[in-house]
Amino acid sequence: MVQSRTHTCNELNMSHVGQEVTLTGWYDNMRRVSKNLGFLILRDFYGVTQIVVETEEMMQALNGVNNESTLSVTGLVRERSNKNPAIATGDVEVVPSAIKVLGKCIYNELPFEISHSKEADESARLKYRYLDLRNPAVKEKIVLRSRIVAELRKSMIEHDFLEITTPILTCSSPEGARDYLVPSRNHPGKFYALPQAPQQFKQILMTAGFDRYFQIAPCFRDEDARADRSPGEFYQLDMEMAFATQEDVFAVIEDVLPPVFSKYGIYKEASKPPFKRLSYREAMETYGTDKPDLRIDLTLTEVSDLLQGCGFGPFAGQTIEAVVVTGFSASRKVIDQICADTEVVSGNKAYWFRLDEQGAIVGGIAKFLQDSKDRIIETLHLQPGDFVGLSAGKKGAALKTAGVLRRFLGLKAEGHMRKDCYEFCWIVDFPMYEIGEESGELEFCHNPFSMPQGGMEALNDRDPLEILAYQYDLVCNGVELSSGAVRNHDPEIMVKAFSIVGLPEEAVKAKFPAMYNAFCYGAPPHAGIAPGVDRMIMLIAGEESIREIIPFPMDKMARDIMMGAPAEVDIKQLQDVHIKLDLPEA
RNA sequence: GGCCCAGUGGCUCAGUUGGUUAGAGCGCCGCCCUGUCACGGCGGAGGUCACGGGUUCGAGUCCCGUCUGGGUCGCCA
Repeated sequence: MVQSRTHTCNELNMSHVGQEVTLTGWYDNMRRVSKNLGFLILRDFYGVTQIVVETEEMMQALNGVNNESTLSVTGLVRERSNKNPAIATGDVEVVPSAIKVLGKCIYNELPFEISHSKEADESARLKYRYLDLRNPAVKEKIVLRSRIVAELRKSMIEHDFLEITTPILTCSSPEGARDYLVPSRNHPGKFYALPQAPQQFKQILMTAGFDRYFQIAPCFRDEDARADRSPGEFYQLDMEMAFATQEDVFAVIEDVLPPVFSKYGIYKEASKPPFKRLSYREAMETYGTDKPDLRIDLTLTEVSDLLQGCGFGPFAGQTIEAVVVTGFSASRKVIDQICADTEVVSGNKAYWFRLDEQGAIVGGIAKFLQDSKDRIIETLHLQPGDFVGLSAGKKGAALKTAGVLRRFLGLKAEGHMRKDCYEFCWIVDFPMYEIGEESGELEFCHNPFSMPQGGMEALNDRDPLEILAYQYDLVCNGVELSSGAVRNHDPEIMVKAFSIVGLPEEAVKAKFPAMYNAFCYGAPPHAGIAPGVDRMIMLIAGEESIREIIPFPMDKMARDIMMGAPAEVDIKQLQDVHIKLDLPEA
């Protein structure tokens, strides 16, 4: 039997000198200095310890043992003659009397080098995730994730929230994304769905009398991936409060999130309550997006009247938005790159000009602007050295493009962005309804669960497009962390809200029967929110890819290439659940 | 589904205007080295330049198509 370890690989120091210890861990590396002198680095979860191999016998014990095998090393702790202040155990080393191989690594070459796995091909990393995670720099993010989730949970409990789990096998919830379906064995032809969010359950919990609910909730959506959106599954810090208003929800979030961000984040500064609030409309018109990065001090100015008639073709008859950047004198190359990046992200072209040191309009589309030079300079308050980025198109597209351009300019221009903090803000007053771009008809703008501002009166008396909802988004550094709302808990108002988009009472009952019925038995007004846990961890860890902070991430196509999911199943399993395959021809 | 970028030893990359035998670092194997810590030195193995077609006297390099991966738009209320 192997002796169990007496210490971890991050523990030994001068106080242990002279003791016999047993360490276990992975064979990280061996620096062979001569035939009978070598320095073996043993690595475990906690750190590394140097084992000095200086006898023929111990050299023999390591003969033919590959890197990344697991070992048990027993020996005496000795003070080093050359200390290494860079590691915690750098004052000492272990002189082994016994080395045992616990688990062989049978390969002498790995798919990638553990210590550089972050630069390796991502498919290889995902396939050999257990090797990737041995890299301390990779493992650290998963440890961080655990700490953050623990802290969030602790804080929610301190705020008198009760953690309650809700079903994973349930009905399709009308969130709008595609569902993952699970066939039923006992009910031929019927399916469970994995929840896109615990939305209905948490609202029903409110109706059942629970006052403050939360859950680190797994959510499942069959939608395509993005750099900041893992396909398939993700987690939300889901919460809901009874007899609560928007203000109550804001107060909890403003209390719970910033301490976690400043404690674990790459930036130590996070917004203090109250967070800045912007109406949806204000955000769109000032920043060109409903998730503005407020660390950037640039804003949009509409200049349609000023530039529509300047003779530049793409401006004719369009909405034109300008982003003025004071004192920005980048090279042509940098500017071209910004415009190109903007076009890739927004799908629309960006234009520019600048005022040179003599006060002349130069560069980009300058030749179209000479006639109205004075008005342009006056309207935009331009000084020599200022740069102006422009976008044009239908109003929505022009704003969106300018919003993207604003972000790239903020990132590149000196002095227009604070890069060392977490800047939270609330986007409030979303419209209840909008005209759908494809259908051309009136639709819910965000979600049908929200309470319209003004309640029944507003629904009865006002132009639907003017009605705002108690609907809010939480944004941090340009990342949308969450949507939330004061819910519509009144069946009558709900029926009215649906009738405005042409859906009859039966449709409401059919879409969420349980919730509708529950609300007919006396529901409390309630409100909630569900910040994305993965996105928060990304921000806190300063990672660009969401896969870095997920223990076992799926690839872009929602495959787990380590486990081989999704996979074919046995014909018997299909028969059990009454499924016959009808596959597209290969 | 559209668009953009990429694909060269196990890993990360270089490869000029199309021109001899495709290079480097890391890793691996062997030898040397008694205090290394990114150890060092010498030597070696390892390549269908993603795949298919085309242009050319000649293609890693140019063109077309396919595949794979990433990003993005759609989608995600």
